[in-house]
Amino acid sequence: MSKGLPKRSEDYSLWYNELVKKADLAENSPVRGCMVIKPYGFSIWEKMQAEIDRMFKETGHTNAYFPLFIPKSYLSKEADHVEGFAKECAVVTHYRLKNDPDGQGVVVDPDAQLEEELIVRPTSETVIWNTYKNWIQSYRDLPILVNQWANVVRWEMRTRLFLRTAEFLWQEGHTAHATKQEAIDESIQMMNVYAQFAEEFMAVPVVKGVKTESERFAGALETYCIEALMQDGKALQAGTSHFLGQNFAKAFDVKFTSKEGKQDFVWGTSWGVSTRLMGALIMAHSDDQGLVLPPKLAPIQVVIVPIYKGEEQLNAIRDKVNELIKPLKAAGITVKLDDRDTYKPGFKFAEWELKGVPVRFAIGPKDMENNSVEIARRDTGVKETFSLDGDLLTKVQELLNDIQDNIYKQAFDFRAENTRTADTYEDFKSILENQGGFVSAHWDGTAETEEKIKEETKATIRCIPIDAKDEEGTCIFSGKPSQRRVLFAKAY
RNA sequence: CGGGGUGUAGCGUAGCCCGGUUAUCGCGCCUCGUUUGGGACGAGGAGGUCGCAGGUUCGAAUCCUGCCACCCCGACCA
Repeated sequence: MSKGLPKRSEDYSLWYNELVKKADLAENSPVRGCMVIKPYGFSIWEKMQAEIDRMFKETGHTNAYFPLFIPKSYLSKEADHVEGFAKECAVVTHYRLKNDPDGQGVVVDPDAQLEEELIVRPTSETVIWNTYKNWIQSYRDLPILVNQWANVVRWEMRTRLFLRTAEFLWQEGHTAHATKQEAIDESIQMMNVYAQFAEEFMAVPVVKGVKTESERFAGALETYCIEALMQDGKALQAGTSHFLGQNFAKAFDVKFTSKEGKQDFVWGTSWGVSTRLMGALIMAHSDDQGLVLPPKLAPIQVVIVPIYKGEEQLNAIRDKVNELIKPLKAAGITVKLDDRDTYKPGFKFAEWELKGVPVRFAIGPKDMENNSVEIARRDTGVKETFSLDGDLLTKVQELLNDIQDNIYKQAFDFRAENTRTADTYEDFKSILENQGGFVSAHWDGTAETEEKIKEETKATIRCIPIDAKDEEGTCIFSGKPSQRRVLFAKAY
């Protein structure tokens, strides 16, 4: 473990990359654009998954699994969909290798070409709707509320650990409904689930909104999203939920007979969040010392560093610690005693700070004598000596709750300070150039204006916020009338 | 896929322009000892097809040609 992390203020992007690697979250793999998620990073992802999955189950969804491969012809059945994804698909053309006749190693066996090529799924709407066709005949078969946890592949040109990788892990929900309204309600519900997860567990405040037509999911009629603001002032799309209308039902001929005996196409939704959430989590809270994890997602909530000379002292501390942590463990708090003899306390402090553990105890001879423990919190760095005559469990629970609330508040305040309104194009450009963050501005509603603004400023419309109030105004770019403000930002 | 750059030990690097003993230094790693309340210190040790292939030369990390990989800037993007 090498010392030190680059400073956020000097090179944010380098800071992020180094943090991901040094905190043992993930590293680059031998495969271009694909990452290895390391055990510590994966255990954070698992905690996210557990909560999200629980929320899905609570809203009536069940998990299933569909194949990794999609026949090429399926992808082309929905016109917008194929256009959106074609350029980033990995394709399987052969099913066998053979020894290279001209040398060493193996080559593709030309005799083993697939009759129909298979696409490695970039998303699963097509296989799933093809399957739903067989599952749905009657209104009695609806709704179908299915989610899958899976990996997908999108052959991106430029990749960054967690934020954009060629292969990533995610969940994708795919639901089918008898009515339009029910499908719309479902997609809004799932956006709300994502927002709730982001805010309550990740401690990341998000803006709920809808995408403009040009940012909409390929094949959707409406894309609902949650947008978060990172510490460098760039926005990150953290989750999307799509109202698909009857597009995929029509493409895959999925019809049902209603109560009244009429045939109609099924209404659909799909929604997903990915390992990109890890990127959001890292960039929302962490500092120059390393990761700062919200207690609700931290794989280790309390780490204990013993300070001792010799085996005898260590054993005494160990006994003391085992007694101390019983009630904590019983209350479901994850505690780790770092009794590695090969590292000194200072090293351990730095390492656990780098890894973002919310609460740290240090117990040494002085504490043993005074029946106390030193408690340090990761978010503020504040240390205090706590007398063990007090109730340690209550203390720790309060501390964990307080840290969770505090980092949310910090992120919330940061976003508030970095959300500005612009009424002229000059102001707009100046804010983006000098300050970054979200810019709330009037837009005339055309894709042309959106595109030109993007070309000139690199900022895109992140969303039309759900809670945007009606407000008469004029587009900052074209001067045409506008009914409400939309949210612009430079984005990841 | 366009424009630029870089490949030397697990990581980061010096040497390359101007060819010449045993390829430099730091971190990390291993052993022993002393240490342990904020990233310890000393001594010893291991580790290299100098990206790959070919060429020039008495001699190539260094010069030439080709290839490969990665990084940065564009275009594309959950």
